[in-house]
Amino acid sequence: MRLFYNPPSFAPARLCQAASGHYPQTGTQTMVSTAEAMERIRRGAEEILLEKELEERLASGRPLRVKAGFDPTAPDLHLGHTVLLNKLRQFQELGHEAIFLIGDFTGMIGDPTGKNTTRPPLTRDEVIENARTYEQQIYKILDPERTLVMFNSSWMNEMSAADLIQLASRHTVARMLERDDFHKRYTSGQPIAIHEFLYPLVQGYDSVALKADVELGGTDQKFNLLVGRQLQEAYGQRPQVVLTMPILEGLDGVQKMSKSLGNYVGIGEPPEEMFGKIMSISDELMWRYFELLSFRPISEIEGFRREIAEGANPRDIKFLLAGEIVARFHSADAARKAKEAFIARFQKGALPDEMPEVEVRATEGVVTVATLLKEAGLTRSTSEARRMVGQGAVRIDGERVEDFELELPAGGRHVVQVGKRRFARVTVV
RNA sequence: GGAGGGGUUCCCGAGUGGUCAAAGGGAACAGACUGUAAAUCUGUCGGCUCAGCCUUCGGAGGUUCGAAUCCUCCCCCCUCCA
Repeated sequence: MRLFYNPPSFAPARLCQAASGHYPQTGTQTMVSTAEAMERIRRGAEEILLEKELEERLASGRPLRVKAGFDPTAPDLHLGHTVLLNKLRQFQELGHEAIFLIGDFTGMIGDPTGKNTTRPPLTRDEVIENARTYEQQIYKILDPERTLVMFNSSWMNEMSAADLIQLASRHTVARMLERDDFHKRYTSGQPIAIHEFLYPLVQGYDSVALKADVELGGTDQKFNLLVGRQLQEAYGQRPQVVLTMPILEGLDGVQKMSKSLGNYVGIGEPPEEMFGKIMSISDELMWRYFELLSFRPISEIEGFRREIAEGANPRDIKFLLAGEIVARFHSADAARKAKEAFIARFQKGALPDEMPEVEVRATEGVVTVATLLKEAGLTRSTSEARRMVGQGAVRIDGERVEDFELELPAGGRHVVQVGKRRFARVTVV
């Protein structure tokens, strides 16, 4: 792996010692025909602009520089991010070079997200810290030997105000407003700060600085990616090929997967959590996940569809998906155990192996159930605790509790359960 | 700079003096059912020492027996004009 990280005012960072060797060597790096390469690259892709240009570059036999940009503020990757990483990996398997670009400079601008939130700028230490976290995570998918991790601050910090204005002169307000979210916000009366217009320009300029052959992004990035093409041309380069990938829906199956919406599966999550979350997706959404997250051949996935049509239980197919994902980020063994735990807990109603140990203080020798639940952190408030008891959600040592004023004496130790997922071993002191 | 519109509970959004802890939808949570933490149905959804009390409707004052609703000032957002 080669790592470029030398923005002028940063201390020399040594990020290289991060994971190496975790890369699963499933990729066959044999020479494949341009036609076959195109076929593989097309899989799952939303759009390739322009396919013909990509074909030409692939045919040249030269390793291509494939860029994908990532936000420095969100180092906790989730499955949504891996859609792009999977595609990068695919390019690597075909012999090309992945550029994992961390938009630390761009992070100071804050991507126009459709919400008028202004992000607080990150400190340099935070950026470095986040970059390290990225590195620990991405090599579960990417090949470290063919990955360049770069920071756009390294060239953007060099840029003068005059240079920036020069850059800004390459684009017009009208064209900026073509971007869907700008357009929507503008027409619906939402604010757009001027600095937000700079984001696509800077991102586009990154492609110029990197001489990117291909840039990958979500469909929501299409506009920015195309600005890159335009700017490369304006700076006398051959415009990059743009490849967009669909945005992965979150666990709700409706909104995109994101941490802030809480509908995500983090790739650093424990096996059981990951397994359970994937099992919670709807049967319908499962196919989408297979398409974008599984490394299984399309033909195999089609086979699953047939099996279900012939009466197989969708749950069992979902087990395969959950198992594959858990195995990728943990291990095959962890996946097997997670599945067993899932069956024990949700099909057979067993208690989890591990649950938090909590002490709750009794006043005058006793504590009421409502207070206990709140103090043990199982409910947010005593009001909620009362409601939960009212709804029959609370069990103590397996017995359903009917009365929230039930008093428990000090000295007892109980397994307390709220719903099917919240547990604690509570000692009354 | 001028004119106008607007800021409501996690989100969207109704509410224009008491019947408002505030409609409706979404999200979330719980129960039932099940083939799964799918789907479906039902319920809950500010807090508390909980048949009562306290805090909330951009902020600060004020009017009133009583304000999310009226008045004053301030902050923020948007539209049109310049």
